[in-house]
Amino acid sequence: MESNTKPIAHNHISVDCVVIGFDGTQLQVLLIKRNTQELHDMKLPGSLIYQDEDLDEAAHRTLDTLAGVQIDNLSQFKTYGSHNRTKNSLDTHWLQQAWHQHIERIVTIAYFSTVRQLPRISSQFEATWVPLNNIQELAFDHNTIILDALEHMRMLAITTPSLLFNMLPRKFTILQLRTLFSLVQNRELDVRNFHKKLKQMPYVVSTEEYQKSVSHRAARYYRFDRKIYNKVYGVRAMK
Amino acid sequence: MESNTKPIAHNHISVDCVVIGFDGTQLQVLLIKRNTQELHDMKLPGSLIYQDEDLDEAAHRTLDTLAGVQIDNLSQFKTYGSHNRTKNSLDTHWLQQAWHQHIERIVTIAYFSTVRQLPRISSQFEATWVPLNNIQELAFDHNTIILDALEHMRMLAITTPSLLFNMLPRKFTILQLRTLFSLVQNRELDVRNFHKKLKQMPYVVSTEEYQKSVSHRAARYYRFDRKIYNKVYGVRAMK
DNA sequence: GCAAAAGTGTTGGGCATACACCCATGA
DNA sequence: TCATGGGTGTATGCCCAACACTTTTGC
Repeated sequence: MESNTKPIAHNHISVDCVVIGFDGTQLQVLLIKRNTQELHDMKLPGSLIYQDEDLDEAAHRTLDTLAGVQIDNLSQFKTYGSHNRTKNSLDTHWLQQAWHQHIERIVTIAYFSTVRQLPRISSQFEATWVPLNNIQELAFDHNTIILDALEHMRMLAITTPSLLFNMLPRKFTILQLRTLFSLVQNRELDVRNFHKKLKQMPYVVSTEEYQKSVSHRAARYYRFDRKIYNKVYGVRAMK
Repeated sequence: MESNTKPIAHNHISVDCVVIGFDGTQLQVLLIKRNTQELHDMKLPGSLIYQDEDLDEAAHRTLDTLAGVQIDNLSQFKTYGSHNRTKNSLDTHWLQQAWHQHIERIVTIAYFSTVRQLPRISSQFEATWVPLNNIQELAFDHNTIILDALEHMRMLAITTPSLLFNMLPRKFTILQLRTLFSLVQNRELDVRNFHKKLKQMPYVVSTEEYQKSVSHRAARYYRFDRKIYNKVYGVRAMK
């Protein structure tokens, strides 16, 4: 039986959200500016959880209140609970200011989501998009969390390709699609082989629209057909 | 900035461990008997975490103190934090008895590990091995956690095949190996194709030993060569 | 005309699948 | 002699990777 005498930890629990968007050229991540007298850096959107709030709810609330974005495909991917992840004195000081209480360890459940393109963030928020290859040192262990999230994304893209199509505009060119695949898989993709692969995706359908006013041959626009996709992948992957 | 006025949750944090072993025929999971006046069921080995204890440490401690097993490849795979996962009155009553305090929500980080064969559990513990296809209704949401763990195991076996070899005796027959693969992948495997696949695994090396006193042609014993494996898979997968 | 991206087929190798028969051993 | 599992080869289709040239458009 699990009785014991050692002090049980009454730790705080938070959620942190890694939201990734694609601007047509690069992947970008949503970050929050942390501006105090001592601090001028950034962090992932996150929050302690409230009583009687489920983890998923907390993650949604966090993104809504810190950046004004509503997300429908948030899912947790890893939990960080090392008791020295909140040992940096700048971080602990900031925590006290923000939450008006002394906070020791925080166990945080990291959430991941993608968004279509880069939703505009109202200037009332301290949130901003930052290109992935342009991220400075972040608060806590948030750099690590982002790296883990990208690895998670690679896996997710294999099992659930719709993830990637949901990051593109409704009408997209094959170059955009290939750039996105290439970024996520982190490797070069052969142009012709990519076209072949597309032909095997019945849910990528061509439109009759073409680019306009580009200084080269205009590319055809394609779209993602969710109905066909769901038939192919079954109901299990409705997102 | 993330200040707020709502009540912050001071929830409890626990770890629960899904440990899977292979007896040569079936997969089995390590469970703890829960015997009180009202309760005669089982649960996963788990514990609230102590102050200044890392999550991974807590998981190791839990298995050590509840079952006397030391594990070297424990890793978290999912966190469960719904605030009604501890709403069953039998469960809450049991929690009070075990921990001598009123405990509301518990956020639990679920850990997964495999072990070689089925380590014997000393009778001083309330722990026991239970075949996977023989599991009754467990405490809390532990049935769900086990199902998720098995799915996790399937994935892990793809990226890290050593996982499976570390579940077998040092010397094993191909039938044992195939049975294990088949259980984990949850499908039938063709005998001849399986032999072919083995030939492509340089780290499975044949010995000159054969079964004895079996009422059929004696099978050759094979062993797993970790050095060769590490050369093939690189240093990243030393487990 | 030139820069820049669009678009288009063929080939070879590797990997997974399907499938059937003889061998060795103990009871 | 029978029951039980051990052990072996071939043929097919699919997927992936490698690889180069012509087309369209704006400047």
